Amino acid sequence: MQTRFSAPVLRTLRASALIDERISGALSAIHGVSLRDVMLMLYVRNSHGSKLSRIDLAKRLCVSASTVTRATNPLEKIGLIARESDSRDARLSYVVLTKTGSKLLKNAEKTLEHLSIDFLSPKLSEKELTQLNQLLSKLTSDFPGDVI
Amino acid sequence: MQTRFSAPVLRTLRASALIDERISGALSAIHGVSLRDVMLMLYVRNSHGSKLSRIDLAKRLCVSASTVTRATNPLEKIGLIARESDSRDARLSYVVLTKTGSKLLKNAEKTLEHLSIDFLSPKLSEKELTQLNQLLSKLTSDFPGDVI
DNA sequence: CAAATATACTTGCATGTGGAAGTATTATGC
DNA sequence: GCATAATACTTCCACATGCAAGTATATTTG
Repeated sequence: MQTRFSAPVLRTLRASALIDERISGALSAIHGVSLRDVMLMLYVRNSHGSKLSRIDLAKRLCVSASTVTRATNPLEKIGLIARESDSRDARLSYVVLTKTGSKLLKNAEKTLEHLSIDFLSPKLSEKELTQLNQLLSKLTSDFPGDVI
Repeated sequence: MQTRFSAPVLRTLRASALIDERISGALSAIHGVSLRDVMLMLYVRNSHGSKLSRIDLAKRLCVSASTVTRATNPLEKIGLIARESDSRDARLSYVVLTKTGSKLLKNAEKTLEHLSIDFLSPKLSEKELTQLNQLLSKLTSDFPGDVI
């Protein structure tokens, strides 16, 4: 059975599941937001204009529009994100970070960095990490936005 | 903000979500089983003795024991997997592949390979694919079992 | 410019998931 | 060897998710 191409695909899924398990719990215990919430906020902060429509968020997170609606509602309630309307298109409601949200995101990033160090440093060298990062970047190159 | 270690972590999650979106639907449409079902069966086939307890399956898939129970039940009903009990420990119920299951798995692997080629070949060279595969393998090296 | 179509959400409904509790069986401690 | 603890599930319950349907707004078409 030929498995040259499916091997990295399956290993990515496996690695993702493992990372999620190791990191997600700690992150939400410390900052009160899930790893997905952090990624949502990262996509917003790293987007052009630091705002993103709910539809564009759904595309970037690979989830349905309804999931974005239900994910952003509680974040808005606790004051981490806010709504911004478009002057030309009343259908759009952008997600933007509040000051509180930006601060929390910075702290969450620090925690994420520590957790990532714990997880990765025993397994990969600095050089390998850079390689892996570049390869994964290429893998999602045909995809809008970036999480970094 | 220092992000050397968290970058590959976030990119792995991003890549995984994208892969899942691109591949999962096609796979289940063709073979009637989800990508997770395929991974479950791959873990079983690649394990020592080609059988795996439900608990060990849960660890490999990074899901709860109850999810394994509910994932294996329908696979058992449609005859892709079967139960095997342990002569020394009556608590254990191993998951094994049936002949039908093995056949379906082989076909699903072929489909997965084709889908992976479509997804990866425009983005990464053969050499890069090998590199990526090795790096991801190291990343999950402290984790039992393998999907390949 | 009016009708049809497309887009951006939002909500209801059916399904999937984890955690806690329950059951059965095995291992441990004294 | 008997009580206690641990393990391997399984089931119940609360919550998350995708899909379909609904609403509002914008674009296209004749």
